[in-house]
Amino acid sequence: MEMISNACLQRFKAINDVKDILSGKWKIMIIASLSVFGEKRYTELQRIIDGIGTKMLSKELQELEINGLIKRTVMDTKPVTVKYELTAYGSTLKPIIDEMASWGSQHRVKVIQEIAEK
Amino acid sequence: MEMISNACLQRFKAINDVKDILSGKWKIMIIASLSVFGEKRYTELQRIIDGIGTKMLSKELQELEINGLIKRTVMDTKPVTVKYELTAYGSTLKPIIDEMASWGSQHRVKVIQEIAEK
DNA sequence: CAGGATCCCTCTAGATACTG
DNA sequence: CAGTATCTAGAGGGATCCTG
Repeated sequence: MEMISNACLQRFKAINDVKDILSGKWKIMIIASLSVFGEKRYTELQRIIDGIGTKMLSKELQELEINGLIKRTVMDTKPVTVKYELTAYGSTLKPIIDEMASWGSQHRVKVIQEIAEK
Repeated sequence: MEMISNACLQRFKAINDVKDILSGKWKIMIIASLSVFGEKRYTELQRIIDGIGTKMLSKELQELEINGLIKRTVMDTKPVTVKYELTAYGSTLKPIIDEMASWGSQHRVKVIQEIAEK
């Protein structure tokens, strides 16, 4: 039986927490969008995030709100408008998003180079 | 029509690349495990990663190998043993994993505190 | 405008059994 | 030991229509 240290198990659990909180097809994009654009309304998000439908947008926004990552504000307008923004806590995800953006862009460069070499 | 800068679109694509490469229920755990333990054999990984079955372990290992993140080596033993390890390229994912582990463990502290306050 | 409700379908992942 | 093959359930997600 392999001995796995408690610190290691905690680390794995922590990583899985992040995975669960950012689960779903669109959550990372929603956070990345709000991170770049600041507060946005529902329809604006739908326009920014290419391909997302109303059902998924609503669902994932709600899940993010439940986890305290975004704040939903109903504006006093007619008709009603709703704005979404990252909470301070949601903003703490930026380092993760930034690392992903950084790695991903370098990866794109690498893939393009490999294709070019053929 | 909302104008989204090209840099922003590239950023979004890069983030989605990472999401796709790390897609699936177990990939992050596999990488995190190999990152902590170094090279490991198939059965060892299955023991370390709680709950994973042979089908998913094989499948996700293959996908990681295709993307150049891990290296698979068949050892000259009887019966055959196979070791897996991160490639140098796979190791470049560590900053992302580390950020996730860091955020996740702080998140766990926060959640526990919130429960305690009730 | 900002969603909710419904229907439908694909794809993921688990269980189990088997093999070189 | 290190997988493959097969079957299956169910979640995740899309399209469409509807509403305060």
